[in-house]
Amino acid sequence: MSTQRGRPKKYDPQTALQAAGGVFWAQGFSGTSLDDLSAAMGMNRPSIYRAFGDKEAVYRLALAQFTRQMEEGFNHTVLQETDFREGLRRFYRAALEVYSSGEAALGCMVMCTAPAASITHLDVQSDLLEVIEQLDRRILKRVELAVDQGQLSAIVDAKSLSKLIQAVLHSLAIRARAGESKTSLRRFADAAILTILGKT
Amino acid sequence: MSTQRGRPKKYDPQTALQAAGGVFWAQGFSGTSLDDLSAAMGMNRPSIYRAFGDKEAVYRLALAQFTRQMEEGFNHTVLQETDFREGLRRFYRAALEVYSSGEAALGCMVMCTAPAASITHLDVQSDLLEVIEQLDRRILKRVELAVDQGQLSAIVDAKSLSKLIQAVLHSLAIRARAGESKTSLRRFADAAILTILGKT
DNA sequence: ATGTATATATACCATTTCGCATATTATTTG
DNA sequence: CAAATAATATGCGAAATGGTATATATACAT
Repeated sequence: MSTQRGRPKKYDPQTALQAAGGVFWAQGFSGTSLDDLSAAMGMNRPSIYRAFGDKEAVYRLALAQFTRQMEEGFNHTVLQETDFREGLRRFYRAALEVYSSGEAALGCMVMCTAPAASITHLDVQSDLLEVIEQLDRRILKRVELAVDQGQLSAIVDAKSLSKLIQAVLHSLAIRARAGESKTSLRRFADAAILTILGKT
Repeated sequence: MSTQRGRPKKYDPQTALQAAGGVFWAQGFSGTSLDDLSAAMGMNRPSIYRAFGDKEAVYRLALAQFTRQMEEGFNHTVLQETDFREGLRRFYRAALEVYSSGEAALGCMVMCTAPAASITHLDVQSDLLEVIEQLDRRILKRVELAVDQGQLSAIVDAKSLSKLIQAVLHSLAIRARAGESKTSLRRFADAAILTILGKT
């Protein structure tokens, strides 16, 4: 409750993390130096250390922030739309806007940078797995609802179907980062929905 | 034609590259130092430089070698099997053996390490895109053959279907690296084929 | 054997990198 | 106003990094 003591922070934690995330997103974990972070965050190294911990801690916090934003996108599309197909279509579109925005298309921060670091930094691997499984669970829930509502017919296996839906996202992420055009990716996403969920 | 002059190489280029690839595969491009390479390849840095060029050149050569091996796997499964579904199933299995072999599952060297480096090293981005598009083309060819032979019915769009087939591979690669079990991934792969290509 | 070609081995260099120890500044509390 | 608190700023230092210059070793050709 006490009003803040001592010298006031010059930075906003959220914005600083966002800036750090931007660098990590483009350069990956080990491709990014503390100096890079310092410049982007507008904080000098000791301040970063005090505020967030070491390089790996900053990276993981930035990952979490990115994930949170993507989850919001999921809520605003898949979960809000009554028709599952249409909600999914909007979700893929929204993801593509993130993946292919700005100058260079960076793809998904998690899928395109975390795997490279995940073998030598096991905490990052845990984060990566958790993100994937969490999304599996959330998609599955919505798939099961769609089945109950008769929106999906004759499903092989709801769990595998959910993973397949996420697989498209993985591919969009990588392909965006590889340089495929947004229009090409949109076409792919739309067609994938048709093939996966049937044409009805 | 002349027999080799000068001091003979102590290393075999193929094996040396394979060793380099192993390190890059686990640690990624920027996570790997020249000293790491030197130790793994059994060559000191100047020799590496003379033989293959700088760090990026070594990485790209290792990528190419890895890609070649995966392409052979594709030939021995998808292309050799008369039934497309069965060939695809065998291909996914073979890929999983690569992705999840050894102590730690490393996933696909291309999909799990190249994206991280692709923004700052544009040649790597080109390699990545080329690998993806090349596989798209090869799958597409086989899909079209299957359609001609009546093995596939009522396809939305052969190109998108091919991309979807590769999407499953991308996801397997990432999920393996994230730590998902081989059996879980096998189950997913099998179910994905059913969903994508129909149950007939 | 001698010179030429090719490879390896040693040592070095400039820079970067991470992390921290030590000031210094700003704000609140007593 | 002084003490306490909490942040920023400066600068140091050991190690790692990418790359190269120089020296040495090993083979073939004549």
